Amino acid sequence: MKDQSSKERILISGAKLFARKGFASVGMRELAEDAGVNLAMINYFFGTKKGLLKEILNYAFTDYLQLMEEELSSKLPLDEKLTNFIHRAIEYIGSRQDFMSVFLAELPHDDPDVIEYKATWAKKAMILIQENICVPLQELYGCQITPAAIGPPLVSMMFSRFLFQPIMKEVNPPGFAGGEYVEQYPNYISSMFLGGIHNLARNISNQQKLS
Amino acid sequence: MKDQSSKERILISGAKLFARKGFASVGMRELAEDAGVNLAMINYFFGTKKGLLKEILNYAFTDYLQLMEEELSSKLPLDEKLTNFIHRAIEYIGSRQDFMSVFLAELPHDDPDVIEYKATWAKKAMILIQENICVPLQELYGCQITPAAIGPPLVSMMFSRFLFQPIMKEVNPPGFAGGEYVEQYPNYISSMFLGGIHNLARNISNQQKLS
Amino acid sequence: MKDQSSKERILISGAKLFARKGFASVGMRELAEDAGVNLAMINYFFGTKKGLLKEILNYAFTDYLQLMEEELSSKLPLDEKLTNFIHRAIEYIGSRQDFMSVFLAELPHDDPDVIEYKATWAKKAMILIQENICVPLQELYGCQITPAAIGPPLVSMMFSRFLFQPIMKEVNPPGFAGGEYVEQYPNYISSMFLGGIHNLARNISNQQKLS
Amino acid sequence: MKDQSSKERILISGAKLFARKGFASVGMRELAEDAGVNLAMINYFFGTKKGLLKEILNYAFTDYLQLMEEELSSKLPLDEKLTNFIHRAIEYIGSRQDFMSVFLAELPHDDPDVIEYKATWAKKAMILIQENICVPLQELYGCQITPAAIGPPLVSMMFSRFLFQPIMKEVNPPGFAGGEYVEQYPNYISSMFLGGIHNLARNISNQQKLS
DNA sequence: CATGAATGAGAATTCATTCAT
DNA sequence: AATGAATGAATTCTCATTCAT
Repeated sequence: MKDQSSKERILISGAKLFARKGFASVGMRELAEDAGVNLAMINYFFGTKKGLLKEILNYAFTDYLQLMEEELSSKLPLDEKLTNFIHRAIEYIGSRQDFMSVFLAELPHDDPDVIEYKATWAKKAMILIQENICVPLQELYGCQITPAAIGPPLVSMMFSRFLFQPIMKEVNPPGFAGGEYVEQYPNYISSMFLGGIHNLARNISNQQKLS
Repeated sequence: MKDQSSKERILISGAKLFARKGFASVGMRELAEDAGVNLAMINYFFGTKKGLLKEILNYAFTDYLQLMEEELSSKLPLDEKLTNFIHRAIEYIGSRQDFMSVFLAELPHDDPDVIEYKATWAKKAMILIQENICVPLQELYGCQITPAAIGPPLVSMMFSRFLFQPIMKEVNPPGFAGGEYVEQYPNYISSMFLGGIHNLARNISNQQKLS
Repeated sequence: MKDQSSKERILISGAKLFARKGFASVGMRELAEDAGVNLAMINYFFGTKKGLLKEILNYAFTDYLQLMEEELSSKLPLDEKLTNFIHRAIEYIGSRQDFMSVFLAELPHDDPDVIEYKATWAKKAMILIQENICVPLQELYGCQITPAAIGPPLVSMMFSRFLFQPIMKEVNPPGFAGGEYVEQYPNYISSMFLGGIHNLARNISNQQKLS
Repeated sequence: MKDQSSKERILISGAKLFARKGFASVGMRELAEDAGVNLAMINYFFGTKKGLLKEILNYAFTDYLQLMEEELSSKLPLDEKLTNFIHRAIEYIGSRQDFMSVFLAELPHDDPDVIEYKATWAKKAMILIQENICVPLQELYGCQITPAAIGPPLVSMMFSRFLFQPIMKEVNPPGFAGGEYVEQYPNYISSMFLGGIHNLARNISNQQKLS
């Protein structure tokens, strides 16, 4: 690990520890030790602890947003491009698991500072979902669906494996151990999501015709 | 709030603050003040801060598990009983939002103590899902699906509204504000989930026939 | 233990725990639990924690002082009565080890309250030593010895076995294990003490003749 | 006192206060104030309060053990080298009274951590006593004496002046006040100890011949 | 006598941050 | 860029004690 710069090592250790123990539970001493860096360097590079958090969120989310844009704005048919997106997204989440987990783990904590920071990304994501998922669905089924009904469930589903990982290791339900579950996971999610939104659009469509 | 016992007030304040700011970010002083209780009473009743957390988790999850058992083991057709379950579950989550959020919010923080505590419940939930969702799907489509592919996504989806709430308030995407989204939310989720698992089962079934 | 009164149980538990962990390290909760008594009862019976300490010291020392008086003021020859005293004293210390240890363990701590309490006994003991040991020695050797040169070393020697017990168990020097050491211990101490004071008196006597 | 480093000042204040009031009765605030140091520095340098205790014990005992080794392993006749040792030891104890008192004062408190710590030193001391006191006595009198019968009484006797100091000030027996007692104290102890062990060896020797 | 709740002060320890070097 | 000392506030938790029942 010594071949990376101090700043990089702090970022990596920060992501790892924040993801694993939660932002508030991680001490700067612990962080400094894990990164093999003098305590004062963290403040030197990132100003404050929250500054480090923001840079971690930033680091993870800019790439993710770009990935989202690339796949969702492709000209492929809806189902195909969604499948591609989900596969790449899950792969990306897996490769940057620590960085991405920080995003989700701190989701429900309404620190105003961080909320605003995350909202700027969520806003961009919402627009992408609106234009590349909701609009095509409307064209197919003739119904309006708010992206708020699509985005959060999608993100939650993709993350659920990582979110529940520590518990699932304990529970170990049938068919969980062995590599197949992990390997098939992107297929599971894309199948569920595609079946899910089409059924949702159909139902809303029927509902709106009735009223 | 003074008509409740000290212990009850601590439980309620604890759930509220833990859900809102995360377990580690909540100080005992803050908690005591919010509950209108002397600081030392928290330790008096619950031993440690973590003891309070466990009792909150317990409080929330025993009722939820009973609800799950009632609805899932009914003799109604699969889709109908799942719809009923999701509606009641989301309603319950909403009414005990604070308590339930603590469960999810602290999910990725791998404190061994708490992990084990939550695993005992997850184990029971997994069995219910296996017997009441996976087995019926197998009878319909002739395929085996691990409950690990069903449970976590389902829970995550149902929770996603509450998980993303603080961010969504900031983003405010089209169709989010106004009561309709909240009102329709259980329908959205049950539509998506039902469409999702049927599509998943179909795909797995096809895949298994090919191989 | 339930056949004793609550007050007695508190005294016994107090002596045990104070001797073992030191007065300041023992909490009232711990004490109450060890005695099988409600926390508030300790204050009810003894007023304060220090009140309990005083009663423990009192309990142990009144008997000890009486024993001292009985043996030292006997009309036997010096060596014989000292041997008898040391044997009985060590036996008594052994039987009330906890109570007596509290006395020694808190010796160097200069809490003014307790100092005064212990000083009243020490004063009486000093007078007994002066009259029954120093005076006879003066008659034998023609020299003046302050009881301050006799009392503290004597008490310390008799206690040394109990004082060093926890360490000696660890060290386990040759000839320590097995019952012989414990059995012979009173003989060791009385031999050493008698040889000691006679030699001391001789030396002082010689010294005083020279000057 | 400001010409010493913070760490040194903490060590000195710690020894002073622990000796005077007992380890458990000394608060860190009190300690920090006495040392003229910020409260957090104690943990910064020593980790925990117990860490400070260990370093104090260490500080005192390494020198003492060296002194013991130097004097006891000299080639002088037994009585002479013992007299030298006792004089130097008492002088050393007096000069480091605080540090040494902590050793004795915390003796009976059976904290496993500290017990073990002290046992390592006691072990070394026992070997020195065995080889340099017990063996010569055996050569003189033809009897075996366990060092457990020699070491603890010797240490206790040498310490007794310091142990009983606060009480003796109150009692003030005849011949105590004035400098003579303090000045003669090493002579008292060496006279008593020498007379003691020779008498002990004689008695054991006789006893063993009879049986 | 006995109990469980309550209290405020104080315990040790850790916190994020700063600064001189 | 890096370090070690230092700081003051805040952390969780325990303390001895009190009191109404």
